[in-house]
Amino acid sequence: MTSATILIVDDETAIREMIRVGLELAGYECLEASNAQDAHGIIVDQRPDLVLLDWMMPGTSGLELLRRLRRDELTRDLLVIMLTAKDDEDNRVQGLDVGADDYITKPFSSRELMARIKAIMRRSTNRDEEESIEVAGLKLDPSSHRVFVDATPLDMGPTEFKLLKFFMTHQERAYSRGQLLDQVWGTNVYVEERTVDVHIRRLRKALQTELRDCGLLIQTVRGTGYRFSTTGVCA
Amino acid sequence: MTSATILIVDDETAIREMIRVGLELAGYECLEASNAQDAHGIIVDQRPDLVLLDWMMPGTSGLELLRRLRRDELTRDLLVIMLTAKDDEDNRVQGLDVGADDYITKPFSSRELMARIKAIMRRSTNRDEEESIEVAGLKLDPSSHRVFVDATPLDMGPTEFKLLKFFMTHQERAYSRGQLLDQVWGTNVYVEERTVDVHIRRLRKALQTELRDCGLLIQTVRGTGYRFSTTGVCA
DNA sequence: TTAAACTGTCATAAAATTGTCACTTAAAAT
DNA sequence: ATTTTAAGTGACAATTTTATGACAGTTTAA
Repeated sequence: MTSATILIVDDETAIREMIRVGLELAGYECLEASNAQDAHGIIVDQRPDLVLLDWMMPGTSGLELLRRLRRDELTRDLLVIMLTAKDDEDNRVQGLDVGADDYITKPFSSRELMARIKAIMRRSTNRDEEESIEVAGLKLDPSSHRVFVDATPLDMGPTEFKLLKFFMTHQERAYSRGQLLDQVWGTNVYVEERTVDVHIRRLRKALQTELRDCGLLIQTVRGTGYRFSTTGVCA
Repeated sequence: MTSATILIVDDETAIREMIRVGLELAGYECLEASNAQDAHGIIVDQRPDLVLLDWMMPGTSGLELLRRLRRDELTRDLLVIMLTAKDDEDNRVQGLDVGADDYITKPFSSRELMARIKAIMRRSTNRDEEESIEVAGLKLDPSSHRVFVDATPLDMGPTEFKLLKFFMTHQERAYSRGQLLDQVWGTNVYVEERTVDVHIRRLRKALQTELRDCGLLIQTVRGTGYRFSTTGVCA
């Protein structure tokens, strides 16, 4: 496996050092930048595989840099993990919307950081599989972000879409509410497990066309969670 | 669900109390320690599921204790959430690499603490993949949490599922009701032994398809208990 | 800015599961 | 053949776990 290159952007030298040591130990190649300007140059020039970007920095903020990266066609798909301080937490949602692939709150453990990096990279490796998935007469098209049953588009919210996508790519297996939260909502999002039930309901409702109102696709696994299965669907 | 045990380590009694009340209200069992020495003893002795560890304490610091825990094979995987005060934040770089599973900065809301605990615990419950077991035309698949006879899924309750799973992994041997209670229901659960009979019946019923109504799989061992056996099945 | 769309939580209704009984049936023991 | 003891069953009420509808706070789009 070709070792990935990671750019660390943080104005605090100590933090950069700490992270770098850990990453290099784990076999990653590291680049560093202490401000957004340098970072941008390095990104364009060296094309790292992933950027660890501090939220707060003197001058151009990490947030601003992220926005710029996402605007540019060349850097749009760059993986970015935002490093936020506790105080910034309120803004994290905003950060994700701008398009960070993940964020991690300082202070964090190297364990956690490593786990996130691996998770993100793994996810991106499969990014080519953005072909539409088709299961049980259901077609999910990631690029257009829509779901069809036969030719008619179904209407559902973003969360339901993500949930369905996860289910369609992980069929025939039971997942606990906790696992679904991790997989669909993302790690480090604190949401009640019961919320999953509600979205399951919304998804079931959305999938329920006049024709196919057999709600058997998303099955309840009592005491455990839910399962997406085509077995036993529509007699 | 078995409630988890959490050890609270903080030198301030008031804080421990506050946390304990909240956790117990949420159904967790709590242990307390006011210093690192005691904490270590309790950890080794009682093996809590998670430790809330104050960073700053007189004597051995929480940081030092965490280091020690991570060094020891027996406590390496223990979940630890560090409680840090605002003032400690300067030192956080030091702690980044010690390997706490999460950090939370004082003062924090009980809601936040609860959320983190839940998140951490569910993430750690990464049960490894279990192979599906197949016996006598019966297939039990742990990952999908289902049982099939040929290709048709069988319907049964959680307890019956656990019972069947136990039997399928412990064939050809007689178990007393008491042993079954221990193995399937879990130790220290007060349930009448005769209850086993009822669940055995329910399981037998569930396994009884139109085709295979030979209830010989689960055999009665008079005066002793039950046995799962493939010998003498379906004449 | 307003209206429409989403989200996460609750409270409450609905279902499914559980442990026990009381009673029947089957197997040993007398 | 009777009596005794163990196991099989159907019925229940209590308890758990899910399903749902309603809401209030937010975000998004027009």
